[in-house]
Amino acid sequence: MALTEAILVSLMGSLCTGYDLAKQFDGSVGFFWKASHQQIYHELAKLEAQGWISAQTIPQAGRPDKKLYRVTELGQKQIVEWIARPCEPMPTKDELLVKLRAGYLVPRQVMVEELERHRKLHLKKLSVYQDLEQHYSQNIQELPQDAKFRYLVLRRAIHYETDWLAWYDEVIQVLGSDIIPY
Amino acid sequence: MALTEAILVSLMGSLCTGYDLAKQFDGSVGFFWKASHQQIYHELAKLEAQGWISAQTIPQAGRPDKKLYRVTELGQKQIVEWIARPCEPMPTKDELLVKLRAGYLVPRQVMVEELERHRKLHLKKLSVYQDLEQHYSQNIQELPQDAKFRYLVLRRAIHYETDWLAWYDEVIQVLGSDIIPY
DNA sequence: TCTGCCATGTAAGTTGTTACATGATTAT
DNA sequence: ATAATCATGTAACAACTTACATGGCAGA
Repeated sequence: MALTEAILVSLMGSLCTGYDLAKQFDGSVGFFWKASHQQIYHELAKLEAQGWISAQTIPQAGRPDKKLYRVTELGQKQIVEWIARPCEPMPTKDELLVKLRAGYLVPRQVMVEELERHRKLHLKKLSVYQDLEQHYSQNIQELPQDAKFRYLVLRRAIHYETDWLAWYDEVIQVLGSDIIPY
Repeated sequence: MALTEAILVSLMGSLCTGYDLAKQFDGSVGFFWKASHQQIYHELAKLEAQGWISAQTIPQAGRPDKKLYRVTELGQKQIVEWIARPCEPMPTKDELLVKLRAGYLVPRQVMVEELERHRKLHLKKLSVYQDLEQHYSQNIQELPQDAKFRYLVLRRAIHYETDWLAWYDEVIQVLGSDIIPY
């Protein structure tokens, strides 16, 4: 399971709580792996039991004690081995495309409006990613190694959203210039 | 759950078995929704119990009886309502990108080789999709409605694979032209 | 002879989702 | 006042994966 590894990778070189990780998974990490806080807490407990991460408990008043996690040497060894093992491309699942496949069953306008709504959501995500991109230097080769790899992942996010937008334009144009309105 | 709808959409206007559907999900339908044969048989049983599809059993010798399914009027009504209901973009999950994020932990060559292997897999898929594209007429507006929508989904598949390839080239170039070999 | 195609499923286990639960502090 | 942030979890359910099970027939 890659949630294990996604957590380990996010935790590498930093000291954070389940709550912090949940926020990361909801933000920039979320581009390549999504997880709810329940899943994350569950996985952190398992990882600690296995000794791949260790926790330091910070007592707090009025709210649950904070648990600061870090990757152990064993955890680091496991993640390096995992990266070196080949993997297969992930299967695609897309509800909107299932709908589009049978788009002839609903009035043309219904489908086009849903496509336009999604187009706007992708546009929003793209602008978030482009803002993040600006924090990197012009010359990628000058970046520290870890930042360089984070940048390449961000480039994937930008490619992905940009490509969705190009497709939306194509589809909306085809459906819009159609004579038959249903 | 969209597996229900993916099956219904694939079954629309055709008469087929779970086995046929499994093959479709392994082929062209698989671009936008993946499902194993176990999942499909399970879902078909549920859909039949709900009355969204109906089966006609064809007795066979030496192998299990064949069950030919078709969408009922109720099923068709449900699918039309489902298409008209808005949905959210699907979350991305990508193991290779999790690995790349921590790519600085392994020798540069290991990461580049894995990227190149994946690049080839995407190239292969693209060529399959491009072959399918050739079966459609030059003028999209002349296509029957159902074929037009299938074509637009296929265009998404082509966009998707083409965009991955562009990104791979970018990434491999960045990692290849690096002075630091680790 | 062995692989692949046809055709259906069961069972066990893992992963992921949704709902529930607590409760102080800080910002609008 | 009300919502958001911080901070952790449990429990029930739904979805998905992996392994197992049967067995004939066609083609390399």
